Formats: sequence, C-alpha cells, structure tokens
Amino acid sequence: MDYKDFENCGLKKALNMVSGKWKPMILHFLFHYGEYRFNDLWRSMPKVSKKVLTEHLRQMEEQGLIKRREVNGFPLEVYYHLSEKGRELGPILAALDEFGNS
Amino acid sequence: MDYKDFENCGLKKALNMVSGKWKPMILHFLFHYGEYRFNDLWRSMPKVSKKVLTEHLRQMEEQGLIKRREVNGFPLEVYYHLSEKGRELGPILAALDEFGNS
DNA sequence: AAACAAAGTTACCTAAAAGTAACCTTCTTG
DNA sequence: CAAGAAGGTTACTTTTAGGTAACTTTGTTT
Repeated sequence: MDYKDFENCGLKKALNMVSGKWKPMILHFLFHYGEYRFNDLWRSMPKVSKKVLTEHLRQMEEQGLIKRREVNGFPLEVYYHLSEKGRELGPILAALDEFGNS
Repeated sequence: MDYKDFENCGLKKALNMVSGKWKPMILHFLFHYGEYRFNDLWRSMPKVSKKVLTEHLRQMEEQGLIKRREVNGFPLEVYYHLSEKGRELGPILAALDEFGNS
C-alpha cells in the first residue's frame, strides 16, 4: 500500500475534474439550467475572466463532463450542457454539499 | 439563482477540505491505517515537503476532519487519525473514485 | 461606414500553492 | 560530548492558477 496506488486512482481523476476555481459553479449552472451559453455563464459569474472560463470549459469537455453545441447563425451561439457522465456527478456533489453543510 | 448561492455552500466547503495537493493521499493513508505518525506519513509520500504536510494536516484538523494525538516520551510521537466527521467522507470518496475510474 | 454582438484568443502580470534547505527543541544513545 | 530521532518552523524560491485588457472574426443593425 504505497503512494503509487494513488497516482492513477479514480479519486485523483475525479477531484481533478471538479477542481478549478469556477468548475463547481459551472456545474451548478448547467445542472440548474440544462443548457447555458458561454456569455450567459460568463455574466453569471462576474469575477471570472473569459480566459479562465474558456480553459475550464475546455478541460471539462475533454474529460467528458460537458458538451459543447454550436448554433450557426449570427452572432454564433455556443451552448454548453452536461454529458451523461456529467449528470452522474449529481448525487455525489449533493452528498458533498450535505457533508460540507453539516 | 445566482452566484451568491455559491459563496457559502456546503459543496464549496467540502471541496475545500479535500483540495490541496496531498490531502486525498493523507486521507487515503488514514483510512487505511487508522492511525499514522507524522514522519511515517511524510516518508510514505516521498515528494511532499514537511512544510506543506504540516499545513495540510493543520487545515484538516481545523476543519474537523482529523485529530492529532501526542504521545509524550522521547522522541515525542504525534499520531493522526480521522475524526468521526472525517470517516463520513469514506463513502463519498469511494463514489468519487468509482466515478473517476469509469 | 461605424457600432455592436458572440465567442473566443493573446500577451502580459499578479497571487497563491508548493518546494527547498537549513534550523530548532527535547531528550537518548554510542 | 557528538550524533541522531521526532515533529516541526523559517526564510526564501519556484511553479501554477488565475486575472487584465486589448484584439479577432463573422456578420447584422443603425
């Protein structure tokens, strides 16, 4: 039982997926609204920079938590929503929330 | 439904308790061994500095996740173990681990 | 033709987290 | 009486995360 057990464990990966200053909040909005646009997210989180918001969204997309949907037209609209995998986080985040509140 | 809902939510607090480069690993060892000494923890995690290990342990103690027990004698021994609250994290971390592995 | 809108990107800067190496205290052991 | 062990602390450096402001592209509106 040593630290190497840890380098590739699921816990580490999972915590990585939600750690990032704004990621829990992104998830919160996507759980609540289902689909949400880039600028709406941005305006909902007044202190986040577009740069960081983009980075967070890209990472979460890569990790399979969320999906990006472009709607052509002008101006271009980009919608984000949770993937099936992302939705599985629901009960886990709820448990964490309860834990943190108790 | 805005970002202020988030500033003091349990989820934020809970994620805070486990975020820190070595915190999940500290929990991992404490869950596995029950009680573990400072230097044993330190030697089990070859790349952590004593400074950061101490900081993490202090924070987790403040947040009520772990307890510190001194055994007088020479050299002095300090044992760390999970509190009751800390043990409640067990199933949640297990769920995260499963999530991260799937 | 200028202004605006969405969804970014870019170059640069600041702040926060973590790392390094030396040092400290209290005793025991060689 | 020097060295070592446990459990740290301290001052300083490096690395990483996040922030800022300006700019870009494609088209629509005024």
